Amino acid sequence: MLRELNPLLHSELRLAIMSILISVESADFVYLREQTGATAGNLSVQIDKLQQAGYILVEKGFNGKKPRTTCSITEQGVAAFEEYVDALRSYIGKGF
Amino acid sequence: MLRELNPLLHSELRLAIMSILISVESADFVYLREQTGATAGNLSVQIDKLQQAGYILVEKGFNGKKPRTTCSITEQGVAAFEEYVDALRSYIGKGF
DNA sequence: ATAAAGTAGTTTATTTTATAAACCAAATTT
DNA sequence: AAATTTGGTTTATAAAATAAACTACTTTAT
Repeated sequence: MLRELNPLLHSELRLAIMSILISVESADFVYLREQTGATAGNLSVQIDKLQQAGYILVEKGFNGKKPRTTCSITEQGVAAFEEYVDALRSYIGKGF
Repeated sequence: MLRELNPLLHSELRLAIMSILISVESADFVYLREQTGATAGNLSVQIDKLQQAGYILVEKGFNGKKPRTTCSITEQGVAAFEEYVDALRSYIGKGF
């Protein structure tokens, strides 16, 4: 009946990050901050958790002289996201 | 782009409660506990929060000699649930 | 009749999570 | 060269979720 919701994805900010990354090849820290409206600290922490779980890939490089953190979703991340969405359906019905 | 998710509803257990109550005229505490698999303590707390918010109506009566708590969703609750579901679409709606 | 166990919850304490505030290093602007 | 901005991380605090303990009966067994 009611499926379990992956707690790592059932968080507004982490879900937002995944939602953005799933529809884009990659996105950098600044873009994610702008799109989500999150504070840098919160974003940093949540990106870390998603990376820890293997849901996203985080690459640190430079854009000229400025540091640049680029994130992209992994296969595992896509799978987890899809499963989460599927589980959600059991709560909110056929509306999707 | 990404809508805000009502934090009161963005909780697995509270969402489960609302999800059940929206499709049923009323449900008692025991039924909700069975369907959600939650502990009584957790359920009690979350029911309280939903009631506090005016999303559900809680009636305490007796079933013979046993206490019986019956819950039903309010109009306000239905509206909030629908808005939450709608907001969710902004996260999972594209490509799904 | 009474002790033990079960039911239906609530209250309180603990753990976990989310968020914000403070900080750092380098780059840019004034 | 001092102040500000950029791109973050770390640490502290607030909020939430969960579990454990407790209350107030009722039912069952002795």
